[in-house]
Amino acid sequence: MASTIKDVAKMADVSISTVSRVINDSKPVSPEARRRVLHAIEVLNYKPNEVARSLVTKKSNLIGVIVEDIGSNFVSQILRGVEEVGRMYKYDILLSSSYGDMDTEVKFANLLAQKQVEGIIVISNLHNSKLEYKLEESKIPYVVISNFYEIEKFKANIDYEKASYEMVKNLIEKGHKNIASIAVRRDYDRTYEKQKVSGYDKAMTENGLETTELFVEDLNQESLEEVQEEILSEIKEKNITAIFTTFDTLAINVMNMLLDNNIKTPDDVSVTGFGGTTISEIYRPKLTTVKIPYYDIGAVSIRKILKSITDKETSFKKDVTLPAQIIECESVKTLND
Amino acid sequence: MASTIKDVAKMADVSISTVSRVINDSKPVSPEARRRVLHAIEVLNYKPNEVARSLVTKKSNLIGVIVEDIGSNFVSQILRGVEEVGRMYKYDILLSSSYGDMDTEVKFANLLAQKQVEGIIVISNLHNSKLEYKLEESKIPYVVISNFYEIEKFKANIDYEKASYEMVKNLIEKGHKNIASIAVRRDYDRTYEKQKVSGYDKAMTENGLETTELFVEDLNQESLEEVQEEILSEIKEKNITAIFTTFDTLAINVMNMLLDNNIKTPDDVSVTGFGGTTISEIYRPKLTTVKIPYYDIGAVSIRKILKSITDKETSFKKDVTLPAQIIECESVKTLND
DNA sequence: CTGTTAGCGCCTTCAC
DNA sequence: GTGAAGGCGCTAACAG
Repeated sequence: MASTIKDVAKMADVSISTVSRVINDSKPVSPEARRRVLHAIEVLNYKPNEVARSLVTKKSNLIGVIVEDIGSNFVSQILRGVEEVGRMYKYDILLSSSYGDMDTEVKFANLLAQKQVEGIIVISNLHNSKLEYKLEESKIPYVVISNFYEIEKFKANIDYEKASYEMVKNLIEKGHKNIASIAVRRDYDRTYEKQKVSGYDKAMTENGLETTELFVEDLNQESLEEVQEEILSEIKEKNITAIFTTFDTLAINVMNMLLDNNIKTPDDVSVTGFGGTTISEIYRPKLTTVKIPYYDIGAVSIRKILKSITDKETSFKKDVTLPAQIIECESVKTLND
Repeated sequence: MASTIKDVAKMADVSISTVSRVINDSKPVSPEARRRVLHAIEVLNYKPNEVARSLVTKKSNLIGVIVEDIGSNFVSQILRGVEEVGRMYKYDILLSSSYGDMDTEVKFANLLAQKQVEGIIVISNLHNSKLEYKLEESKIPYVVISNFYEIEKFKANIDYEKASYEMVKNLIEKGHKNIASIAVRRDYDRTYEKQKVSGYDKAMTENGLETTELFVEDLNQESLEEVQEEILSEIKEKNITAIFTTFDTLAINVMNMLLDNNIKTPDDVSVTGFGGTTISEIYRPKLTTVKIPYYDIGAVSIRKILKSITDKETSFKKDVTLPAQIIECESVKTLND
């Protein structure tokens, strides 16, 4: 059994109050008593029990995180930010992964509340209204990070339209005229996809260029295969020289598909991604992409929560727009016509 | 303020013991009393405070996980296993990331102990003996998952030598004769690298083939660049047709390097990886690799810990050898000579 | 079946 | 500067 404050008190021949005082440095203690206490702590290898402490102070120093899947790269990048900043303020991360199940998410929210977490961060694209309701009801400060802009009460994200606009403008400046976009159709109107395509549109029309908006139903490979023929024929017909895609993985899948059809990137067709996830750096050709500052999104989110905890006013919402960076790599060719 | 067991008791007009009994279903309660309690719980939206519960039961239902970096793919795969199995037994994950700092790891071990975690899983290649000492001293069941076989008190891993042997045999059966291996030199003698190369050796000598053992100092790209010339000249001189590498990322880097030197995979040289991480599926050509069952490693590790918790006997160690699977993909060519 | 009592380990008044 | 006492929210004997 680990030693308790009582053991220390006994050994140092003082009361437990005094021990508590030296541990927390809360009130003056005579040098002599402090010395004895410190010595006893050392000898007994005493470590205050955080559970007991939490019970009385009502501070768990825990932030609950509910993710859809720990596995995805961007999630771990966000987690990094959350973890590192949380750590700075002595907060620990209680992690739970829902694997895409809404009821599980709600269950976790309850569980986390019971564990007395002081804040909750949700990283999920499930658009779970029941979860939101629960969270709202629980009075625990929370932040949702997703692809759905409407679900994000507090927004710590980039300006998707602007970033897309810049990216497409960049392509145009490199001499591309016939540029297609490929976005995800699923929940298009409620996700940032809309903004991305809107940025593409803006850049194209602003330069008097014709838009070619293509869509895949979902982000997986099968969805791409479904529209493969359409994409290929559009490329031929309109003599497309560059494709603006709305996700890194989509870009990679597109490049793979093109390659399977003997169309090389960037020699034949340039391709851009969106996200700046690890894969964009490893794949060859290295992907020209928009780097979303996931770490910062996580960092800002937990900062917001910590602020809510100290200020006790969840209501005050002040969105944060993070800067996005365009990473120019090998997947885009400069046309010299 | 959230309602407590007292509030429920008052409202249901019973003692708190009775409330506790219905919550925990620990002892018989009259239907009438139960009904009233349940009703009060419903109305007050009462949720038992897990912190208070932990304090008295001495069960935190927490497993601490210390990782070197949440970001890496294999870590999240292991985490999946840990999380999902832990969840089945009502355990939550307390996550902390050390970002490669040994002292931080030790600090975390202390912190987790104070938070009364019932077990600790370390996923790190730091080979931190101070941490091990701390862990051993803490009497908390723990498991270390790393590339160092000597550090893994309890081993839940694949048979690296066998897997490598199979992979190289596979190459030989496909007609390759001049096969080189590229492994990581750093800490070679203490890591599984040794077993991997040993498996390669065995398969080669068994078939009367000459071995070509090449090394990079570390897993990063720079280390590869340092020995780039050596590798290239070996390929030419010995007419190497296949390369057995000991990590997926190493394989990818090698393929990229070869490509930069106009050597195509698999047409000119076949390349195999090791790990079966996500990247192996996304990269083109898709990587032929050894799939390490990371999820299972995580699952088995936490099972081991849970067992130690219930059985109270950490001493009994029984290693688990997981099956590895060879994933045959596009990066290997069958020679028809 | 049910209420009373005694803690779990710690912090925090409140007197001295 | 220090100790005694009360209590955080809950569980677990122990009587009844």
